[in-house]
Amino acid sequence: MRLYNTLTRSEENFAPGPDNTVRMYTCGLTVYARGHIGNFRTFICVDVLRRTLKYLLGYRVKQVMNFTDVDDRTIIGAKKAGMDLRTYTERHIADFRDDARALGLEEVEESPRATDEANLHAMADLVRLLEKNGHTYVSDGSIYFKISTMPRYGRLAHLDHEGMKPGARVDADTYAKEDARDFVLWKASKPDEPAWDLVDPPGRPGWHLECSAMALRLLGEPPIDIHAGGVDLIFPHHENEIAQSECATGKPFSRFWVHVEYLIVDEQKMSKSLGNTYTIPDVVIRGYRPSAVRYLLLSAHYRKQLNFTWASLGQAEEALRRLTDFLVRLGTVAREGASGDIAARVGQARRDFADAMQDDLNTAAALGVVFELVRSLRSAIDAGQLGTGDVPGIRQAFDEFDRVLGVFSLRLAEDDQPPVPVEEIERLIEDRQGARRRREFAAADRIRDDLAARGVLLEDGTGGTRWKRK
RNA sequence: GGCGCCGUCGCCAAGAGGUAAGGCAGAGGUCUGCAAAACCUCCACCCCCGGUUCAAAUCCGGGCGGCGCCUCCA
Repeated sequence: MRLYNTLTRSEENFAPGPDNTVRMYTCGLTVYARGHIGNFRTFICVDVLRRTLKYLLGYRVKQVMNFTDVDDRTIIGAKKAGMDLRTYTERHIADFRDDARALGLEEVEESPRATDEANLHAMADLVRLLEKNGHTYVSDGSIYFKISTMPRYGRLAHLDHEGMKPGARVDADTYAKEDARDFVLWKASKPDEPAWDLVDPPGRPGWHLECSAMALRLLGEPPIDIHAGGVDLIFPHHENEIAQSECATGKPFSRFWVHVEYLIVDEQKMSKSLGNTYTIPDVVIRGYRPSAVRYLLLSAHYRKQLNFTWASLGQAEEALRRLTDFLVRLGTVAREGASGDIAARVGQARRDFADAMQDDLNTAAALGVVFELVRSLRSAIDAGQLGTGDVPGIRQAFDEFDRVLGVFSLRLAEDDQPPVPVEEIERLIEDRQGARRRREFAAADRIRDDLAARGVLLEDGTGGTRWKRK
């Protein structure tokens, strides 16, 4: 497939190594708060990349997505909550897992935490290797990486430090560093902060260190195939990961760097200070479904900023409803027979879909292909040109689309949980049918309106009345 | 100051030299007890100005506008 590589700033052909396994690392959530939909944009896009590699291209995938469970924010949060760090972050990890499930994220092979014993040891080993190779120095009890020992530093971010504006933000503890560009590998802990004495002097891991250590420990010999995350991680995080990993191992760290653009809200960057971060529970409280969030996030290309508005989420909700209505309708096809013409249309759509996905994950175009196929097939149903013999092939195609997009089955699963008990809905449909037979339309309409007010819609078709979740 | 992205219908969004996919919303029609759903029909010379070309939304130059990064960030 064609995949954009931030390292070369161009699309390249992607294929895994000879064992046909894609080894992929994704920078996950810092678990000091519930993840917001901006975080999940990245995770959903990476999930779709993973699914494309697995299901469309037939590669095996070994993906690691970490939890950053030790940093300033988690330490402060735990202190405020009066909990120990591990217990505090545990809670946010559980929330993340709930949200991930609601959004249809596939479980990844490994989801390590930075403070897992094995990972701390891997980090300590990495620091020792860097010390041995002469890339470090100690200042004020912290161990720093010395940028000047790595001539190739800055290759990913294309940053020219000569041109840095003097007014640009600079780390508060610059004074402790020999050079403002240096970054901390192992941070001196304050007295009431967690510390590990795995390296000398004791302290806690710097943010960048954990990802290098976990990627190398869990994915094996570098280079790994893909390293992914949000665009905001290009610098400094990924640049620093490269520095640590390559100076420690002497080998390239990752062949591909994949970065997902920002989700912005009402034309502004999402941030806690602007109060415009939304979580999955926020979305549900407003009456929208997680499946619509997933759909919306896939409706634009992952390398373009996506402006989130409640209006666009509503549009996503409607679009997705149309698609899944079709899948339900397929089950009502009664005419016998099959048509070669239908099979040809389905086959063409499958090829177009696969082409779009392999073109640097063009989900927007892929969704366009699906919609065109749906309209064409529905038209055929209305015209009496589609028979039961066509249905399995159509279902197979939509299963294939959905294995990659992961959004139809998510929506259908939500539909299976109506806000009114199914037995009650069915009883009310019976009552309404009786009223209709007696031509008591006012009574019939009242039943329909009441159910609609409770979130259940009724539709009268030739095969009887069907209900669906609003 | 440096690096980079973007501007396509009321809204969302593909397309990246060959004459504008798709979705939402809207208008008219078919179907329906009425609806809903669905189908049919309609709904864009692509921010502006130059240039290259037989041909430009697509390439080049210059504007205008929006956004991101330059050590908290998905």
